[in-house]
Amino acid sequence: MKASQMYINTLRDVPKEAEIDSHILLLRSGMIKKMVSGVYNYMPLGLKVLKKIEDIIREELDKVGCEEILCSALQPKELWVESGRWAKYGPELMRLKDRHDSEFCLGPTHEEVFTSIVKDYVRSYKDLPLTLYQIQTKYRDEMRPRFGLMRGREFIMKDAYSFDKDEDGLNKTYDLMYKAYSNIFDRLGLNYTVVLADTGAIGGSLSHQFMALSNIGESVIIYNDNYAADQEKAESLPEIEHSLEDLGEIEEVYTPNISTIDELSSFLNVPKKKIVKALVLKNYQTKEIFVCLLRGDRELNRIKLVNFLGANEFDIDFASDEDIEKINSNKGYTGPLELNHVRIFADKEVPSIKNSIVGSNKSDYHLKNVNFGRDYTCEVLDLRLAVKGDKDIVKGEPLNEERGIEVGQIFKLGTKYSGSMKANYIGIDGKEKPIIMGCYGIGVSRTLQAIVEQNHDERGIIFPSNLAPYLYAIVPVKYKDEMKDLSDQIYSLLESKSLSTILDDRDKSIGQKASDMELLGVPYIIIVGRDAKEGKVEFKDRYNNTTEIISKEELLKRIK
RNA sequence: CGGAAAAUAGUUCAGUUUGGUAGAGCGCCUGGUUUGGGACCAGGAUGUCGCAGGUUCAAAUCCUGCUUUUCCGACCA
Repeated sequence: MKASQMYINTLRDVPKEAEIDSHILLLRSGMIKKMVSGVYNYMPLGLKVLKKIEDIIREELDKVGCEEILCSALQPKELWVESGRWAKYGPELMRLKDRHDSEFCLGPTHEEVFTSIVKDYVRSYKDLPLTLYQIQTKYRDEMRPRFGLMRGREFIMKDAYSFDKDEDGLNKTYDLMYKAYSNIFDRLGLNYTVVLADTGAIGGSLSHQFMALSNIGESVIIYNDNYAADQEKAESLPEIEHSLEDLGEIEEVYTPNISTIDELSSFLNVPKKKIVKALVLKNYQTKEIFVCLLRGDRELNRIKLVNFLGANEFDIDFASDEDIEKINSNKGYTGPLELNHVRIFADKEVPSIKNSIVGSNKSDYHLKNVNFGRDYTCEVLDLRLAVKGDKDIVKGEPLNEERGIEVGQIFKLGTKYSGSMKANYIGIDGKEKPIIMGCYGIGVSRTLQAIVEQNHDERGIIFPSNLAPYLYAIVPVKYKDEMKDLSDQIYSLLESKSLSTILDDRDKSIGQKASDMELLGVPYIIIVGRDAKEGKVEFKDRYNNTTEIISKEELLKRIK
């Protein structure tokens, strides 16, 4: 295509809304344009790339027997009430009313819709298995939209839902989808890793996330050769203290205005590992209050607590100062002894801490030599956030930490939706059974940004050749005389081979034209300049950052 | 939703402290000179200074309220 006819809206300045490279480049290249916070319009070049990503996804899913449909983003409240998620999903669900005051939501995901479609269709085990998917715009009223397409309030997602007659079938489908996802992300050229994941609001028994590795990623991956999980999910071996220390008598120590672990550790000159941290949390739905005990140097993994309680994630939060007083404690001085009306949980590491320091529940005092079992006891479970340096639960080897962008996630749902929505089938034994489901998402627009994040340099985007909006750009230094002739020749040759090409015929300086093509992510740039008389051009390869002067014939050989 | 910052031309920003004619670079238009990395010269167009109130002879500037945006935390594809 000729550049003079194209929408090429490149920006020289960095738009002030953007912070990270991929966001800046997507805006500067004119691929996307923001409408309001977290909502973007896709401009021609951006849409081209997006479509290429979508096509790869379609090809790989179709290959494993999925079929594409397209559902409405607008969903009636009734479906969500049926699955129980109208109440459970929280403020992130974009809710709206029509003129009759009927309630709707804009779908953040489509388990309900797909389940209701399939429930109408499937009568017998002979109709199963079945996997349907769609590529569609989703909505989520994010608290904080961020980083452009990375976390928008509107985003494009591929969501697939599988329907099987039994666990065995689900396992097979899940494995197929796992493989299809690997093929997709391989073909997209992403540097990614697959991790075990929490099932979150969607629910289910097993889940993997596909993470594009990047230091701007919002997820933390805990991994080594034996184990890889999202930090929310990650388990590690508890560090058990094997000390021969004798148990001391409980002693009160005066610790005025010392309410954090850091202060306490230096004030008493004891390692943080000797201190038991007590966090007071509340389920704001049920008004229940919990105290979580952790070793002083550890962080609480709230997801683990939420999952154990079977609560809604957004209902669990730190308790207020008044709540803390209600359980007979004092902010900054909470400890496991003499608490009222509260469930206490200890992380697995806590019982082995000998002669620990704990809060006394009254201001300005802590207790020394407090021992689990002798002085108090409570439910023990895995509550701590796994971090780098912990030992994995498979072979006990040290774990690493890395950041990742979550581009895909697959879930074994089981009967979570088919159960509540009564999506049943008649089995071979004539009995009615719930369909066994799986669901599989890919954040398509986010993936676009992840690709940009992983494929750029200081000059611009360097798209993989199968994703580039255009593979070649012909940039005449001046679009006239022999430069024009040679450019036109090369252009029609490339076009005749169906190689996507931009001919930059704009009346702009060479610097501007070349910079634009580099910014847009065109991998091969052919500059037609002073050597045009001899039929030679400059061939620039953005992948290995080389430029060569070659003849037209040599060029044709290269492009095959 | 907590904490912080910001909102002025298409865009990036100055001007606000100390109230008094609306500014610059880039971009855009016209003409010319240029043409190997966002070139130069001359001329030109472009504003609800986020919105609404208030103070004042006078408000981009001071006061109040609101809205929007960005960043940091808590949430997720």
